[in-house]
Amino acid sequence: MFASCSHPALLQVSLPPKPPQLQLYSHSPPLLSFKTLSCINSSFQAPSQYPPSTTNTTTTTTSYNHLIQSLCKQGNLKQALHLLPQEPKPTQRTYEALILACTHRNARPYGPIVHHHLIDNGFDQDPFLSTKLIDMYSQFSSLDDARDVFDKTHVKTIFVWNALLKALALADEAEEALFLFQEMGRAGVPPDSFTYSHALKACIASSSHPSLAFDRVRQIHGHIFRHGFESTIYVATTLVDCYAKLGYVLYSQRVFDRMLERNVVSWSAMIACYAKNERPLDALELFREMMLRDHDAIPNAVTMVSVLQACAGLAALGQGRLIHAYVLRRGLDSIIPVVNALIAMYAKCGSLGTAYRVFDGMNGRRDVVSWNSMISGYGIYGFGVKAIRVFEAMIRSGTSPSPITFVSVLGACSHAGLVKEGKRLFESMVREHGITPRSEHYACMVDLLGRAGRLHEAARIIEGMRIEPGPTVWGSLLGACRIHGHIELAERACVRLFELEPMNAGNYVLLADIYAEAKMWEEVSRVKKLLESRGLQKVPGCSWIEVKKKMYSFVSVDEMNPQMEQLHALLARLVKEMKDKGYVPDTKVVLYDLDQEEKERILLGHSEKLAVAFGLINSGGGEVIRITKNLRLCEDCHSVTKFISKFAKREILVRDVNRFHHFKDGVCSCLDYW
DNA sequence: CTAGGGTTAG
Repeated sequence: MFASCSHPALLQVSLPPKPPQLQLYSHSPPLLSFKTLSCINSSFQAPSQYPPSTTNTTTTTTSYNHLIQSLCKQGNLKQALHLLPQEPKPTQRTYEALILACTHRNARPYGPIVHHHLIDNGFDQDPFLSTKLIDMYSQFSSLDDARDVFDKTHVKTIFVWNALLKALALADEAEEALFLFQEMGRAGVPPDSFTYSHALKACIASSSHPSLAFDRVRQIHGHIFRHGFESTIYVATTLVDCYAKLGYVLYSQRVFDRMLERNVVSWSAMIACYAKNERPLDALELFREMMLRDHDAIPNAVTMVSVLQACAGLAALGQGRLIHAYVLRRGLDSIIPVVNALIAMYAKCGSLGTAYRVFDGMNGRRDVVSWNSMISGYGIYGFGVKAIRVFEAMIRSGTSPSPITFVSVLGACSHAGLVKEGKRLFESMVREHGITPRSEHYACMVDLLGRAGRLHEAARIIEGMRIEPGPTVWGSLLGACRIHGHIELAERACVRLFELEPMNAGNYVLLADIYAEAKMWEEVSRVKKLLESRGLQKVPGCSWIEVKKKMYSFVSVDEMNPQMEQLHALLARLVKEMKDKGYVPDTKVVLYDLDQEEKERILLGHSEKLAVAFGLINSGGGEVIRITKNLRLCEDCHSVTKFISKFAKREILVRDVNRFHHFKDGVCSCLDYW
């Protein structure tokens, strides 16, 4: 029925210049009556605030207005505007429909027309319409117009204030928004839960300096607490989200725990908080708790996206599959972000084939993110050429690439050592796709060149940057220095890194690594002291493996693991066998100045080797052993795993922080380039 | 009559 509604004869009448359309309508018998049209329009509401005086015209006014509203709902703005009659007058509802249609369809050119029309008809002081207008201009990102509407509305209801506050917060105008918030206080308008939500969002907008953002959130939080809004579900949820986005998991937790009442959104916000802040296990546990304890909170698409993200973080393929089944059962697979999250989950859980099948199944319903997910999927497996093919298919399909597309495809080139292709893509990003390179893109290029050993070329890229190089750029350079043992450039990178992110322990460790490899032990201990003096410590290596839907994790020194002795024995046996075949332990990765034997012992305790041994013992012969590690794979573990894959005739798939290593028959898919 | 949670990269 709705489909036929775009074809009724009366709507097909083409519009001559300034025609008496109204006449046309009343003279040609309509296929669909006004009444029918109104009924189709689900949110039909009765007019009106300004009823015409005579009963005779009432029908006409109402009918015209209904028709305009219906047209708006269908997005036929042009025709709706043509219908705006001089007499009888449009009502508040009519304008509301028109403004909403402009906002919703992002119809920039029509907005001001409606606005002027409404002013001409004396609605310029209507606070309700002002609210909608502010929303509309905010959608068009014309903040000046939004502010203008605000200024000219004399009777400022709280809605009007909140609308402008929201507009400023959405536009990342933190200072302006917070100023408005204070202004509200001065004007004696008591904030409501909307006000607080928007003000909190505005604080996040100032996250160019995260500690400033945090201070602001805390200040508003205090305000909220004092005015008794902390347990208001919307406000509390926003607080949880704000602290989560700034990385303060404990603060989110505290607000969440104190909530008197929760709904799906609050649960989802907390789950997302864990998923985003590297606490995937907590995310899954909270999801379980929600399912068990709160039967009124039915997980929706948004919830599932975070849950899938958590599965991806853990590389929990078994869990991920269960969640996928649930998604299908609930019909949530019609929601594109959910499907995108599925693609990413399968790719990160070591099931690239399934990721591709899901992607393939989207056929025609893909958005940029779907493409990006698939590209980065191929990238982390080292399939650079395939990633480029997908990128090209994306362009052919008419989807315009986003900045993230290039981070993904350049990353893929980098993992695969495709220097020439990477350079070409970087060029095309700027020239053909008009994307200004950001720090991340330079970081990709530095990584691409640096990994390939072209360190000076990489350094020149940094020198040629027209924006301030972010920590990722220097980090890439440092990483390359680690691979190729370049002390001077590493020191240069660290000067900047220690200043830009003094609390990132990884940088200190990398530098110490580089010194250790050059046997510069004094420098090693100097860096270690610096690390400790800042209250930091080396992130311990950790590896985990999923066996029969349960997770087993390993760290190098672990007296709690009942199988430890067995694991060590197995490894010792394997290593002995490997030494006979020419394996030489790569002790340069040990950061201490110890004797050879001691170093070898430390090497054997690396968590990844333990996980491999555990996998060998506890999984069936035909299965692929899938292991995940929180750091980069060390050279020694890499060569040992190659040996094991051959001796034990087992495929081993290891995901480290950056990418996958697929070991088979003594060879790794990265071809020792990583 | 407005509002709170989400997808891709590093």
